[in-house]
Amino acid sequence: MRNIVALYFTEFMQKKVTIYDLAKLLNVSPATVSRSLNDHHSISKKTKERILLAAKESGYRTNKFAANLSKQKSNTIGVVVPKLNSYFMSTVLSGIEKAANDEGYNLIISQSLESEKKEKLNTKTLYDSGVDALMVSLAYETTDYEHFNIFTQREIPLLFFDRVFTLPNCPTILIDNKAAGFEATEHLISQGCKNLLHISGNLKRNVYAERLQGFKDAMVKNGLSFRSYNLLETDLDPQKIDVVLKRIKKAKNQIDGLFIANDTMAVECIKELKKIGYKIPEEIKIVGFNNDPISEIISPALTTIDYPGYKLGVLAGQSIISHLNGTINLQSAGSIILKHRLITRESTENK
Amino acid sequence: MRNIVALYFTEFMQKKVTIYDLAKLLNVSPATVSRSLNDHHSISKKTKERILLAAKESGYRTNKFAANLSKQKSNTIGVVVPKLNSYFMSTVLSGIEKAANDEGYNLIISQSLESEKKEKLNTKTLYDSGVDALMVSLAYETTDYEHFNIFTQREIPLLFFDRVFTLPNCPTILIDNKAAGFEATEHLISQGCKNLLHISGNLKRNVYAERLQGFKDAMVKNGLSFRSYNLLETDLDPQKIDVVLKRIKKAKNQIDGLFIANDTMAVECIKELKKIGYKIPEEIKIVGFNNDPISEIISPALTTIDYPGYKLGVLAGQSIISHLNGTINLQSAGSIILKHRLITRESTENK
DNA sequence: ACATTTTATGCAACCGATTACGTTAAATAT
DNA sequence: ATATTTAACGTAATCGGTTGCATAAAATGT
Repeated sequence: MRNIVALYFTEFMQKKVTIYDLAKLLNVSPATVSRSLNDHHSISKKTKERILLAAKESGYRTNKFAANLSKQKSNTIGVVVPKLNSYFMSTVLSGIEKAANDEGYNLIISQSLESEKKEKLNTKTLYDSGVDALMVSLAYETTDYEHFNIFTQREIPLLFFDRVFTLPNCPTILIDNKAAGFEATEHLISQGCKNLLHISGNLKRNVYAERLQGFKDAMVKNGLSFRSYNLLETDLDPQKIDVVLKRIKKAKNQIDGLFIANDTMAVECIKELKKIGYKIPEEIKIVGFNNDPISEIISPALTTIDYPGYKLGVLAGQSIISHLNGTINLQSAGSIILKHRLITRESTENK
Repeated sequence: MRNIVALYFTEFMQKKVTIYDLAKLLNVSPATVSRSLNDHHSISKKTKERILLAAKESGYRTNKFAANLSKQKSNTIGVVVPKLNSYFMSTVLSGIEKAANDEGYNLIISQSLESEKKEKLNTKTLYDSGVDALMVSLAYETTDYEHFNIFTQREIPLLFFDRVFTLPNCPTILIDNKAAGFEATEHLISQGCKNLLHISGNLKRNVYAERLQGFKDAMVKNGLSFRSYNLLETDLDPQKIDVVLKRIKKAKNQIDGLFIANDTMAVECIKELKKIGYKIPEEIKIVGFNNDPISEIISPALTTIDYPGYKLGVLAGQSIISHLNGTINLQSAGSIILKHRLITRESTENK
């Protein structure tokens, strides 16, 4: 057998082997070959083995294009994220990739770069590419969600993570941002802060809106009233740190507690505040968000909220795949909330 | 016109529209529809417009599976990286994605997690998925390169970046690691260091081997002889920092200059050395590699080599795409070397 | 020994686009 | 007025699997 097959398909043969080639070689029909390769029950063990052997020896590889066309399924999951290159996001993606890879799924990743327009384009492209499911973390700008309609209409599973939006039948995976914001803020208060400022991201996004809500709730609960000067909405771009500094410098009552919506920005703040002579934590205490590696490196080390990105990624990947496999029904899941954790470090220590 | 089409394909229509549907509707052949959609010259402007309009109004979208099968091309580029979640790699990927997206290509990204086995699997999967080109940064473990043969045999463009391997007709994109290692080391020497230690990564990988070579060359050129105790080969896992510390503590001649193959490890070193009382830069000067954000945050700030990851990604993406488009011929390119830059900071200052 | 079910396989119609080749009618050439 | 291009479109094969239905052979039942 080996000889015949080897003779027929030499190692240096350029042309691809198809099921028709195998069928001809083994005197069976293409259907039988296809069924054997897919381990269909109605093929005898004997011929199955013959075919599998020949397939292996000939270096046969199924043509995904053809299989996809016929099955209308691509074994591919699309992902749209705002930016690939942030610690948090790359960690999440790493988790998603792990889950997808373990289950034999491919991942098509694209970034919106915080632009609604690009998000729409990417979403369409992924639809056209025939992804079996789509996972999205929304761009800053996005206010309109029609580009997701094709997916819901055609019943292609759609899942939001971190920066989510509630659409009917679209599960979401994230942490309880409100609770996290609450804890962060109460921690500041418990350390003696009276004049708080929250540096928020774009409030159109749930994550920032909810962190703010937690911030407000904690203030109110502790007898501090929330005023507009307790909030600064930004796009969290470290380049634009000046706006933040100006706000801090010009505050009527010297600000003594900062809750910043992500670590990158918080670290930048620490750096700049130190430069202009602020003592941290003595004069200002700071809490960040995400637990990026830099938060531990900066001096003083940054108190922050641990957001389990890798876990989120793995879970998100597994969820959507088990939904595709019919194992679980995501629609009914609604949303999955991961555990977060306040990590206290030097930046909020009482000395 | 609008009415007819709208009537025919209502917005809520579930079934997908094909060129056959359009053909029937407009009383033309499917071929004409296909040609119109692809702006073929041999179709009159009038019918082209009719068809394009109907296509738009019916919400027609070309079925990529079918198009791919017929054209034997997927408009997709595969990427295999060791790990998604490192600052450097996610920055590179961001650049690749940018380039790919701008040219209408999709990106399938997978991670080998430093395992040769996984790298092989991923490579095969990407081949099966019919990627038009493959971009690879090698895993630590990889010593065998047969899994890339299918690509070279079938003339699917293959490009290595950063962790490269020289295969015939496979271009590479990276920096001059030897020169960078040389500069880093000479900088240490110029700052007065006499007893150097290089913490290297896996020497099977070009990047580490070449950095080491630069290290050696700089020593020799400056009258220091290179001995085995000047080198510690590691897997650059910050968890295993103890091995490094032990080596430093037990050195016969107190080490006064460290060249570490990446910033993550270098930062970990600074942290730990500070803990056990070493003064940096007074007693030990340290140079890292990559210019990760943490390198600027750590105190003392880390002298390092700037590796332009984003640029590398964009360039790599553009190169392979213009090769696919036939604009340039990559085979002849051989390799592209990006400029690096030594950034001196506190960790090597002379006080 | 004959009827019925089971097992194993083949036939042929899809999936939806692309494209070489053929055809017709109109435009241009001689 | 006839020959020759050219423009515009149609026919049908092709890309390589998948799968419902048909069929023949083998196994089981009565």
